[in-house]
Amino acid sequence: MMAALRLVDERGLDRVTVDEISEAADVSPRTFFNYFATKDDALIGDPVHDAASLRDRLLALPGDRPLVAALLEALTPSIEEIQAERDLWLLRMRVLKNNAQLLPALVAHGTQAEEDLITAIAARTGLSRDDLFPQLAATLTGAAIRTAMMRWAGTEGHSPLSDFVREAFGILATGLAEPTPSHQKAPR
Amino acid sequence: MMAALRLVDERGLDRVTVDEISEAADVSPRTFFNYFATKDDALIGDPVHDAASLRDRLLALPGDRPLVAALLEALTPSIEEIQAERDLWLLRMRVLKNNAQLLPALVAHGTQAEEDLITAIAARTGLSRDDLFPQLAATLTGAAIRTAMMRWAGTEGHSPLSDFVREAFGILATGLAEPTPSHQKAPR
DNA sequence: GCCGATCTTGCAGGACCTGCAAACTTTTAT
DNA sequence: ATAAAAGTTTGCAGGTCCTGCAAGATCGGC
Repeated sequence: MMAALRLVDERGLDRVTVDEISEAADVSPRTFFNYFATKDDALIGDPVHDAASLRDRLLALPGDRPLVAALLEALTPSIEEIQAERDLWLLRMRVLKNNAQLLPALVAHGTQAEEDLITAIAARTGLSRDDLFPQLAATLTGAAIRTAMMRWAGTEGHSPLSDFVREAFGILATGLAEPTPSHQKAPR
Repeated sequence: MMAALRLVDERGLDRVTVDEISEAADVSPRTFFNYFATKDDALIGDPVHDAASLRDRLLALPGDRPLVAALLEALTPSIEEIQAERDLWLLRMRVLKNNAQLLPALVAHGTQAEEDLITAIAARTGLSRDDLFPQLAATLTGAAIRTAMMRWAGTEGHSPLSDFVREAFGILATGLAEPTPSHQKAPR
């Protein structure tokens, strides 16, 4: 809800009530809660749509591709979608950064998406859903994306989001090896 | 607050009110909120204490040790502390698993700890706090720990938590390379 | 026993969120 | 065109969470 984002951006999360948001959006407060389960949800958007399609895309890719490469490729459409709504997302990220109380809600939504990811990764790797690897991989992927988006937003979207995601996945792929300050990848 | 955990374990988070918890703990509801900022906080505990000391321990370790090894070593006391209060933590994790609504709150607290971690990792690696690596490394570390604890709790604490953490950090160190089902490390 | 500091409590009240049923709008069928 | 059906929006009542404030209780030292 655009109205909500703008209000909260201006005044901060706890200086804005649901009543005010509703009024700005020309609906009753009761209708607000028909659309959003919580006040926070109005600011975070709807990642569920992304979650399912991400899973499908990942499963559609040839199985011999390295996992990280496959993840990156499966993510591309979602990333482009975000890039296409750049201003909305920059606003959203700014609101998130300025209202740390929202972070939990953001993670909650991400967790939903990660559940699907676990299944997909398990299928790809032939491991069980209960194994460590799929669970950890999904969690780390989510964490990497979140970090990338935070950094992207920090630059006001000057360079494309995909660059940040690619960089993060690079580290993810090679492991937390110590980078040199000029951080070339995996000198060997 | 032990009373809170037990009640919520029995009935579920939204079948227990703050009033009931307060009564079980023999304090007034108002006093409850003097101790815990929110109802959720009473269930999650106080990770802040851990956060600062983790940072200190990490900085005290010799700088030439690989990052992941250093992290693991710095974490050991915290892990032992959890292991020592095994029953409390297993109860807590069970409550978390059965009340997914709490997961966000858990992560929020972790985020606080991760802030400190970013600084420590940046100092260790000689990178800036604003670089990708420290931010990502801290986030991934948090995610790995959380995943390890979830899995540990899933086994009813049968094997020690440190095993799970070590395993997760192993993957973290070598990167998300595809493991074989018997997951030897990085066959090359 | 008195005094200051800390801890606990009650009260009033705002904000979030829900279930329910009434009003309204839109679509479909006749 | 009318009526029925289906879907949306709304108001209302009410429960719960959480906060600020000021009054009371408790505890320590002197």
